[in-house]
Amino acid sequence: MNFQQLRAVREAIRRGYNLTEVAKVLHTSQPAISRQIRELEEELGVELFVRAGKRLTGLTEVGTVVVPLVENMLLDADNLRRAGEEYAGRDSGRLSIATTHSQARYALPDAVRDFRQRYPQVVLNLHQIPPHQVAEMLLSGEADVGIATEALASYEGLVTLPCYRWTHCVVVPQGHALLDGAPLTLARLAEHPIITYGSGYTGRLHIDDAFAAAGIAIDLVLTAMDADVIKTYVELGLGIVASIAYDPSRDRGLAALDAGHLFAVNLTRLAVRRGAFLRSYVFDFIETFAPPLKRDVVAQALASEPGTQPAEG
Amino acid sequence: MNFQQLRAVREAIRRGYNLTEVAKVLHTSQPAISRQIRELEEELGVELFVRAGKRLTGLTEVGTVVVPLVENMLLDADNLRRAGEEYAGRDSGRLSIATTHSQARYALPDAVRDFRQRYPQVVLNLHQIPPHQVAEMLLSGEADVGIATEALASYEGLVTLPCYRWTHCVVVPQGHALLDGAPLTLARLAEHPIITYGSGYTGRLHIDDAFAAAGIAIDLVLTAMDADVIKTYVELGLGIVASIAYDPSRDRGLAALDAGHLFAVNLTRLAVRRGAFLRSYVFDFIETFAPPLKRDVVAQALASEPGTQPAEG
DNA sequence: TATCCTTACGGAATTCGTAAGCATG
DNA sequence: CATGCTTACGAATTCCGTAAGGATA
Repeated sequence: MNFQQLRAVREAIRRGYNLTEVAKVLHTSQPAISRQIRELEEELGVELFVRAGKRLTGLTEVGTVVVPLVENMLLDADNLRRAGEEYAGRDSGRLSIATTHSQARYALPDAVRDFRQRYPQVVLNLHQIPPHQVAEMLLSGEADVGIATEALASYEGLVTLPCYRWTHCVVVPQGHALLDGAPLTLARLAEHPIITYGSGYTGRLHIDDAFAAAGIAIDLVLTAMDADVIKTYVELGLGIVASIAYDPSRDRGLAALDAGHLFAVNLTRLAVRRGAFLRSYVFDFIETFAPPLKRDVVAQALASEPGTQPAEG
Repeated sequence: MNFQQLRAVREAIRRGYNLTEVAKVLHTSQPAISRQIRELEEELGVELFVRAGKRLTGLTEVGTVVVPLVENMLLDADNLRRAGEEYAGRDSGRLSIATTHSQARYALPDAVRDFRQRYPQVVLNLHQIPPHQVAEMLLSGEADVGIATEALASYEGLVTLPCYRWTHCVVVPQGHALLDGAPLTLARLAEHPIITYGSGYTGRLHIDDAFAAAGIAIDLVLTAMDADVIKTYVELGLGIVASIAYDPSRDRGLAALDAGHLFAVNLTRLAVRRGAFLRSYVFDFIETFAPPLKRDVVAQALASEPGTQPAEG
């Protein structure tokens, strides 16, 4: 048993059982991958993959049992290497952040700029993905830090920490009827066509909940994954976006109305894989992004057992 | 990085940093071990071991950080192999039990006999060790199952399950003054020299507690680690042993008096390493030994997170 | 001086990549 | 017939064990 074999198995699953593709990713020849998988199977005495003729098509029962172990070992190997780099005092390294458009576009730029300045040698990798994929990237080790508002809690394998709270606001074109100074209500919003986030994105759930609780039906004309798109189409009606997405100087043609009293407060969370070894620059980045998350706070959460951390902060 | 290197590191720590010894244990030459350790250190860019001249003397700070990762990987590798054996339907394998004298001598024989009959191909390894070492052997992977009355709870890395409850009894030579039929009390016991288990063994704590709570001082003339020794010396006074240790047909010269009402009930526990892959014959053995511990009960406990299991059962 | 680790070197074993073969959709 | 896995084989690499060297208690 060796790590190369384990990597081949892991990558075979990730790449949909296409060994040719696996070979490319692992920078080796395809027969080598075939051999590695076959030899591991021989050593274990069991087939891990289902074969249709000569083609791999899926995992066997044993395969599904065994895969978590394989991934554990490879993640630990990564941790080991990272611990080495850390103590060797190497200033180079990787910081891979998985996050949503909202965060990447509005919340992260300052922290990223500071980080780049302080750690120029660290390769910074910003993965902009849908919220529900953030957890997966963390669990697979492809990302070191995940930041999202949705779909981060309730993973045993993740440690989740509260970053900051925010509310939605309503953006309308200049001269819109809602700018008459009268108080903003759900009923008044519902009089207009609404443009906001797709479901699962950026607090969309809280928006639906508020209207549903009030028993008000809305005319949803367009949903999008990010505030920039939403703002582009605001002339079609009114837009509901995260407050941080409105910038008076940039969005000159638009006006914003605070809607913090209409929709539930959102909590953006940061997550890391439980038990991961984090380079000290990762701790620094986290603190830059969310100052209350000091190194010892994160370290303690990281070492904690599942269930011990608070759901909210 | 490869597993041979990791094994060398683990064994170096276990063998007190004597690489010559490590080489013997791992069936290779001593220079090979030297190289493996050095190459791993080079790859990580950090020294894991403290060197006094050419001799290894301990772990560096990095070393202590890194060792848990190394052990994780090696334990997972064991799990992987075992999962393979299991699904390959091999009837051979290993069952390594770490337990105390009391259990090995009185509680386990029946279960062991049945097991041997049912799984003749499985090499059964019975480690008789002091209670406080049972947990260590489980955590290191040297033992698969631990059985003891003391010092098994409160390990995060172990899953502990209640097996059975038992009480102490008093053994005296035939014709002893205590055999007058009058009720047995702590005060009456204290009139005689007492022989019982050493501290930390077989419910000794409950014996001390009972006398201490009653404010009675006792004359402890001899302590031993096992009931056989205690019984041998009973003529020097009276012995307090586990009830299961008294066998009327074998211990003809002795009489036993139930002392269940004098000392707290003891709970013997069985433990396995959390997350370990257990062969099905291991589940069978556990159920044979403690019938309430059926396969699904154990499997569920095994997969549980720390803190979720009851302290007592 | 005995023990223990390192270095050096030749040989064994493993592992790799290329090329050819074969099955599947 | 294009894609994808396996087999075969020579080459390169890695890894090991023996033998010799040096440091420490």
